[in-house]
Amino acid sequence: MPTKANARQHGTYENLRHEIARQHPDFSDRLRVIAEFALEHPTEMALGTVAEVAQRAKVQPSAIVRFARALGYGGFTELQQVFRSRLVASVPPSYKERITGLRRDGRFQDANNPQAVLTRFASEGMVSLESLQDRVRQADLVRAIELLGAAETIYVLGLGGSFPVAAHLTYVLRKLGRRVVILDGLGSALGDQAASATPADALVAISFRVYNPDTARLFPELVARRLPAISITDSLLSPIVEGASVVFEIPDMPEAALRTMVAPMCLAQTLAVGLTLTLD
Amino acid sequence: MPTKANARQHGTYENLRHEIARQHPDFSDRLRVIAEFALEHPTEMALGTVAEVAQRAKVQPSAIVRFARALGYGGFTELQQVFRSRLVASVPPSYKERITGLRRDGRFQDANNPQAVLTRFASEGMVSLESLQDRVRQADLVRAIELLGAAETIYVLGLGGSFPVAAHLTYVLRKLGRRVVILDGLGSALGDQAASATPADALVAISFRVYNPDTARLFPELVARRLPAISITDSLLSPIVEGASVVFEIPDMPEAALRTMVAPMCLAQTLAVGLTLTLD
DNA sequence: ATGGCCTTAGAATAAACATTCCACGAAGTA
DNA sequence: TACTTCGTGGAATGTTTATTCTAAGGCCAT
Repeated sequence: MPTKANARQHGTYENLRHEIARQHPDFSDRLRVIAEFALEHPTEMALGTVAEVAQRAKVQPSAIVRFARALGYGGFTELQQVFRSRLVASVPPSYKERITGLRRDGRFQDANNPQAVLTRFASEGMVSLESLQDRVRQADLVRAIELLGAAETIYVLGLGGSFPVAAHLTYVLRKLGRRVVILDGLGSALGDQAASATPADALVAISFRVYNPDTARLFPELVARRLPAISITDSLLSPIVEGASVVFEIPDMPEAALRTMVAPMCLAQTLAVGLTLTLD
Repeated sequence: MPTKANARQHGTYENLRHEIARQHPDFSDRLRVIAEFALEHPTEMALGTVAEVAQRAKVQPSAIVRFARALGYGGFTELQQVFRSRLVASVPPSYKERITGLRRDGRFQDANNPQAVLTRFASEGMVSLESLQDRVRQADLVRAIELLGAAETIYVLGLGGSFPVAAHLTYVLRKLGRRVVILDGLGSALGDQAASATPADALVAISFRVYNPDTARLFPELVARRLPAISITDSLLSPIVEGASVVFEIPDMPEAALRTMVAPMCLAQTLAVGLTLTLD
């Protein structure tokens, strides 16, 4: 009779692995076969149906269900959830683990504590920087820098919540000796500010949901005038994607409390600095 | 074009993403809703049942199936396979190792490679966020939030390189319903913009070396008029320290290639959000 | 040997599921 | 206004899927 230690906490994949390993010697023949299969093919356990898993493990479907019950689960479906959690944990890089880690530490606990808020934003910022490194492709970076390098004047378009990024990019580019026009809509002269842009120039557009209407309006006009465009946005459905020469997609973190601008800021700065380095 | 044209091969997740984005404008209402949901929640698309996905996307199950067919698949099940492939593709992340690995080996040094620049800035940003969590004292946060909460109008002063931080803070505070005046010196009217500030208001000043002369000039004037001041700066010797009610000191990293604004941005956002939380 | 007990295979069953169908309604056209 | 087309919601449908049940097989102690 296999010991049923119910003190075990269901849920985490690692716990399940150890539990399977622990009970393994006590299992019956079939159950042991399944236990080994489960540890070696966690992905198939996560995605397959009972029949598929049974076939791959060369046992009967009913044996799979018995296996799940022997581990204390109500059935295969419940067990499968644990294997699926492993998949979802690994895909959006590590932020989930990191944040749940913080949550476990207690540092995250009450949102009414200002320090907890700081910890949260800082953590989200770090994670977004981390994923930025993963997502941005070298080729896009090179292409964007080429466009900027060839431009006589660089136009920067970022309104609403994205304006700080535009301001930062403008500041750095000017410090580095570039000719830059920031399209800030001052005096409601947004269109006029960009009136003299030509295909010999370049545009950097920054926009995140909710997309600023003026940005959405001006961007297509500018690309229609054959202005090469570099877009920094959060989705391929954003209004500044179509017609852009290079698109940097920086998706929002699912559970971000409030959009953090750190990743776009960092990318903007990279473009500016990379520009001067490659021209040396 | 950001990526290669629509060579339409089913199977890979990235292709599917672009295909969805491409067809998005032509879709009907419901289909567009689903398209957006699919791009934003690929994990749920991979693991959920039709009914679950439909509920989360707030559409009918039949609409989900129609969506799959519109993309050329036989049904939801076929489409789901593609989303599942994304899950299995990303196996073991282990980021911390990878990043420290990057740092250790030479790829960090070669500054002429744009991707190296990105890696460098992102890493510096992460480090600065980490140290921000350590340095900022709970008491200072609480005090600063109290001051902001008591203020009738919040004045934000950040010029030159610090302007993006000021802009971001202003944006978030206004979104949260605060009355905010940003002292941006537009039309060289810096002094006039702050003329009506009273002790019932509050000032947030942001300045980093090299300190903007206008900031250095205006700040003492305002504190002399008994305006409570919160300073975000990099040194206790900065011109916005003396007379401030709360000082957040965020020292520059010794070898930062170029100042990264991520830590100040993060702190500013914390102040704004913390303000609303404590008032609930 | 043989009776008791546990395990197993496979069919039976019930639940969950994806998919289809149809009627309704809105938007466009003559 | 009347007619057509297309999009949509919701129930009906038929299929897939997990689970349960039962009879039979193997093992061991007596």
